[in-house]
Amino acid sequence: MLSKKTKYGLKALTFIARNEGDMPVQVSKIAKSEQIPSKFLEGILLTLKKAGVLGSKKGKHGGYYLRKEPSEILMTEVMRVLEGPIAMVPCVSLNYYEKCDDCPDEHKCSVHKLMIEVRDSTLKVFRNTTLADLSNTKR
Amino acid sequence: MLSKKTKYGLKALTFIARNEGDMPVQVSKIAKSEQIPSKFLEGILLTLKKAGVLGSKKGKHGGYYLRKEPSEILMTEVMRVLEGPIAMVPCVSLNYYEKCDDCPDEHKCSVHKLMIEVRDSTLKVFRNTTLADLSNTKR
DNA sequence: GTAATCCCTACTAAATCGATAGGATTAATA
DNA sequence: TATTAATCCTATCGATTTAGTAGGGATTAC
Repeated sequence: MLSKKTKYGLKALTFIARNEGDMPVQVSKIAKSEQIPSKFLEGILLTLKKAGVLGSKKGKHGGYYLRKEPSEILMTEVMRVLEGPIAMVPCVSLNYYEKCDDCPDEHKCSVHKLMIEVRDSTLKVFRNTTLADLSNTKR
Repeated sequence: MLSKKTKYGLKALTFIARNEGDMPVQVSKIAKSEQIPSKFLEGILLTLKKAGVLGSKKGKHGGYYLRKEPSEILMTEVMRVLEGPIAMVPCVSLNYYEKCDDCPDEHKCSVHKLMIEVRDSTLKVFRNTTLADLSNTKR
C-alpha cells in the first residue's frame, strides 16, 4: 500500500508545480486545497526539503518552492524519499541492499528472481515519469 | 515491503512444486528445509488451501499438494491471496476498487495516473510468471 | 489406540502509520 | 521595535498491522 505520506507528498508537489510563480507556496494553502491535515503535511514537506527536492523560505510570505524544473524531478527520487526503497525486498534493492537471514544462496532463491523483475518494471515507470508529467506543466 | 507471509508462501509453493511426487508434502518438512517457523507456515498454507491453490490431506502421511500444474499457477493469483491487492491504492485496484475520500475527480488526480502505470507494469510481470518459472519445473 | 498430521481460534509483543500538540526560530512589515 | 506569519523541530498518541506463539480439535494410517 502507498502510504498517506507519499500520496500527500505527491499531491503537494503537483500543487506547487502548478502554482509556482515567483512566490513560494505556503503549507496552509496546499493543505486547504488538497484536503491534507496541515500539521501532517508540514512534516512531509520538511522531509522533501531535507532531501533537496524542495527549498523553503521562512517567515512572513515564506513557503516552499521547487529546487529544479518539474521535468527534472524524477519519480525515482520522490518515491525513495517518501516511500523508501522501491524494491519489495532488501535483497533486490539497488540503494539499500541487505542480505536475507534465511536464503543461503540468493541466486537460487525463487522469490529473489521474481522480485527483481518487479523492481525493474516499477523502476522503469518511475524513471520515465517526472513531476511535469504528474502536473501537466511543460517545464 | 513484501510481507514475510508472502515470502514464506512463495518459498513453500516452490518447495512443493519441486518435491511433488505422488505424496503430499508436510508442513514440518517445508518449514525445516526453508527455515520458516512451523506454526506460522501452517496458517499460510491453510490460506492457500482455502483460496484453492493447494489441496490437503489430513492425518498420518497427510500434507499439502498443488491443485494445478505449476505452469498454471499464476503469480497474480498467489500474490492476491497472500499479499492482497496488487495496486498500491484502492482507487486503481481492479479487484478491490474503492473511491478515495479526498479526490473529487479521479481522472484529474496526479497520483491516480502514476499508480495506474505502476499497477499495469507489475501486473504484466505477475501475469507472465507462473510457479513453474519460480521452481524451474517444466510442468 | 496411538501417533502424525491438518485445522481452527485466540492471544501477544513490537513496529508502523496517521495524526496532533506545543513551541522555537526566522523574516516581513506596520 | 512589536506583531504577525511562516517554517522548523520534538514529543506523544491511538489504531492498525505484522510476525509469531499457544493450545487444542479433528482426521487418518497403521
